[in-house]
Amino acid sequence: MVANSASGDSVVDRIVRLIAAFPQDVHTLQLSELAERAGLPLTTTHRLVRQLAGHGLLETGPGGTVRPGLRLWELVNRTSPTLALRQAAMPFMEDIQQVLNQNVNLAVLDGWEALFVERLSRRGSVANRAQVAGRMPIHISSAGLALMAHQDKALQGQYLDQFADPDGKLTRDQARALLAETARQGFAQLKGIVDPDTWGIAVPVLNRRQHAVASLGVVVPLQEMRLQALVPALQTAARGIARRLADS
Amino acid sequence: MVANSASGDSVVDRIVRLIAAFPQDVHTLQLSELAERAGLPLTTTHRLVRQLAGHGLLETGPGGTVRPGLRLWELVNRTSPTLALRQAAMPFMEDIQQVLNQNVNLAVLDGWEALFVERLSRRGSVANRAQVAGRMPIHISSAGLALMAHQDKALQGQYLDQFADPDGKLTRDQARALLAETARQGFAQLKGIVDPDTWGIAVPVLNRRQHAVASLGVVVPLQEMRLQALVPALQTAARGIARRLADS
DNA sequence: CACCCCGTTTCCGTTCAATGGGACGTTTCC
DNA sequence: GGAAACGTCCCATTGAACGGAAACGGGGTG
Repeated sequence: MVANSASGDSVVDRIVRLIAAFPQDVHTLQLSELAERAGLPLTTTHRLVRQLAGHGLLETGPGGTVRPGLRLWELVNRTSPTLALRQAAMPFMEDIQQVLNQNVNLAVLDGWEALFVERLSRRGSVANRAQVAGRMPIHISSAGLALMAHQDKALQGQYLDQFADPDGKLTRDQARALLAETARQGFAQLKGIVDPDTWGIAVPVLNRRQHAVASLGVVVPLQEMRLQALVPALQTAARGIARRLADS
Repeated sequence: MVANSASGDSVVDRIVRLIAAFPQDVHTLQLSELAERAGLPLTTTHRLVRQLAGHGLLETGPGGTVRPGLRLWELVNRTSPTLALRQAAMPFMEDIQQVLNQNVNLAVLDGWEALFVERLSRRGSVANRAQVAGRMPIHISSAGLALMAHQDKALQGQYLDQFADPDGKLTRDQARALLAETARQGFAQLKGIVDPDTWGIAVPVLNRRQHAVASLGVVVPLQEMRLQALVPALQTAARGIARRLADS
């Protein structure tokens, strides 16, 4: 009846809602469930899914099951802005991981969160909350701190202005102090914040203008003893990554 | 004038054309160039880009520059069908890479091509044509052969029926024989085909029904001497990956 | 400085592709 | 065997998408 888009959203909006409706851990969704999650009428969902599946962006299985398609992954990953970063960082991340035998992660800043681009984890290493393509708020991740501490003053100002303590744990002034301390030291550390038994340490990957384009971090157990050597190792690797980025 | 879609393609088609228009190596495109590549009128391109940028799927810079957005990468990579595979395979790939100090790659079958999901390369290792999110035809990649040699007979039949020699190098019967040989041996090898100086070797990652869900491969120089040990090492790793996939 | 050129952005009347309620076929569960 | 849930198809309605035209802006040239 209501012709084009009763609810005032465009086709683009709907498509985005559709692919965003997939939760991170689930690989397959029922059509009706997808419709509900995306907040779209079943019929509309059905039509859009069929169209998207025609391009391989989604794949449909028997019984109305839907899952993200390989072609979508391909299209996005071959042109992604993170690809060059990942390529440059990978060898260094592996080196770090070999030496420490613990989790290594690579993140970029997006909005007021750290977006994790890559993670190397090892059997036997401590738990790591950072998932690939996962996010963490700036102030409860060492990656986030390392990233924000090396940004424009203007951006930091905007961030602190809108800063609202999620659990009331941190006041705005404490947040500001934490950033300043991180910038002064040249690395970020969070002891037992993300996870009570782990210690997160991250350093910025700086560009020519000394702004962080990424962060390189590790998650180690609280009793890790090699802290003195750890930060220099990370910083060396971060400089290596920066150099490779500048070359390309 | 011509209202909705003069050329008979839907909005979905256009969006796909838009994100597919980005070449793999270029990160930023001019709006007009994007329009031309996508085969869309400039005005339409502009409107769609603005909408997509509103969701963060694309990002616009000053002067009408457009690049893929972080949010797109995030959405796709957190739900991608390859994520579980990648997570399961990564540790084994690193092991192989450490031991051989050469390129390691992971691929899946999509259509009549091998789609490379992950690649670990090392400074000093030989050239490797396989890019992450890149494709290679089945018969000129060891990964492709390993994948197709362990599929349903029906699928293999369809593949061989439509098989057309790209350069006339390979007849259909030769292609069939190559697949059979690969299946018999349990691994695929191509000597100097992809690149005159390199040797590609790949083994299938098999599921419970003995079908290949992925392939694990290496690219080594022609003079590599450890071939005897190489295939068993790959096969062991492939079994390890299969076990981890089955567990989750 | 005035001019031009080329790409981006906005405007707006036309129109057809997108829409979604309804109905039907199929499977699953009680 | 009946009912509930789900996927699929149909189709009249209509406003969102379309794109030509024109305005805007900025960078280079005579």
